[in-house]
Amino acid sequence: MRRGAETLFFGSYVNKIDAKGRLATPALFRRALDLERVNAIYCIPSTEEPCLECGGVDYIETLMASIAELDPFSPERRSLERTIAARTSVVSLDKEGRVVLPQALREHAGLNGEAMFAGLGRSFQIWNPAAFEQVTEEEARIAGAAKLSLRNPTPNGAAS
Amino acid sequence: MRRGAETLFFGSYVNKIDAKGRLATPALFRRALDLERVNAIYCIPSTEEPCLECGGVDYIETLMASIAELDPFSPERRSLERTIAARTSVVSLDKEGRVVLPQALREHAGLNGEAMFAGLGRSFQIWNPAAFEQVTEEEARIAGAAKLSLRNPTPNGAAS
DNA sequence: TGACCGCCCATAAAATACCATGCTATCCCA
DNA sequence: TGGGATAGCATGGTATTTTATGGGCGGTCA
Repeated sequence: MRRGAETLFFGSYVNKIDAKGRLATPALFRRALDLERVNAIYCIPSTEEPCLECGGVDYIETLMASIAELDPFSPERRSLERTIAARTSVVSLDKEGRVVLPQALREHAGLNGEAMFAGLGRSFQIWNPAAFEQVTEEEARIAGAAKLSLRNPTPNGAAS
Repeated sequence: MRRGAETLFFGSYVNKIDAKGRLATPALFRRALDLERVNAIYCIPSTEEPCLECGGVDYIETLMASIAELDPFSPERRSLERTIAARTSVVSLDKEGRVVLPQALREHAGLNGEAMFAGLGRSFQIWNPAAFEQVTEEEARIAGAAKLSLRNPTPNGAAS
């Protein structure tokens, strides 16, 4: 599996949504995606926030793999499958790297003229830029505190 | 065996049932199905809910394989074989990718004018859209709690 | 005879592929 | 160092294909 830093999502970018609802994926994110394998991104409306949780094939496969470890007929597994798999949109990219987000997703994130891509490492989010701005100060405060509890990773946990 | 994310069922779609009882399978689901091998979907009326558990050949094969691992003469195996194998309908697709669900299945899921396909990863369900909507809020609550207990999959559990 | 089933074709709308433009930042060579 | 060529990228418009959905027709089985 491709697991170097070049496969991670960093930075944030604001792009326009045109009349046809098309939205360019930032070039850096496109390189982090394994588009050779599946020319699409997987978007899940966040249950906590007005944004979309997104990633490439590896992201969704990792997610589904964790669900698959649960007992086949447990209610937890059932619920997760329904709230994750059933709510996930597979959005394919055109030759220029643009996606068309389904109506439901655009509404969930409150997107109109433009959208913000925010890198989260292994995944990224899509926000209404204004809404993102709003949660940013709070976030920065929490992150500032969390940084203090970070430790160096253990050697065998490092990327291979 | 085909086992990537491109063979999984994601998203949910509502399609109409026409006067002849025909129902179009979502295009994305058709691609996830191995229709080359068997041009059909396998439908099992759920014992817990008013919906149909569906999948392609690999789905039913996996299911039968896990039953086959049980003790040959155990009552559990007997019951499972009867409730699953006997109640499974093999529904073939026409050239446009439509299926005609048997009367009994339509009644079990309470389908009339339209039907909702809900992707669950390795399988999918068919619901009356209104009924699905109803169970969704409850689901979201359970899933919210379950998500917190999700861990990164173990290395050997990861997709290859 | 009539309900049903498998097959064929038709169509409108929506999704997607294809082609074009202008901008910006970078590179290269004088 | 400066200025022109160049490559990458976001963005805009047009053409082509998919897809969901509709209906028709002959055969089959009860």
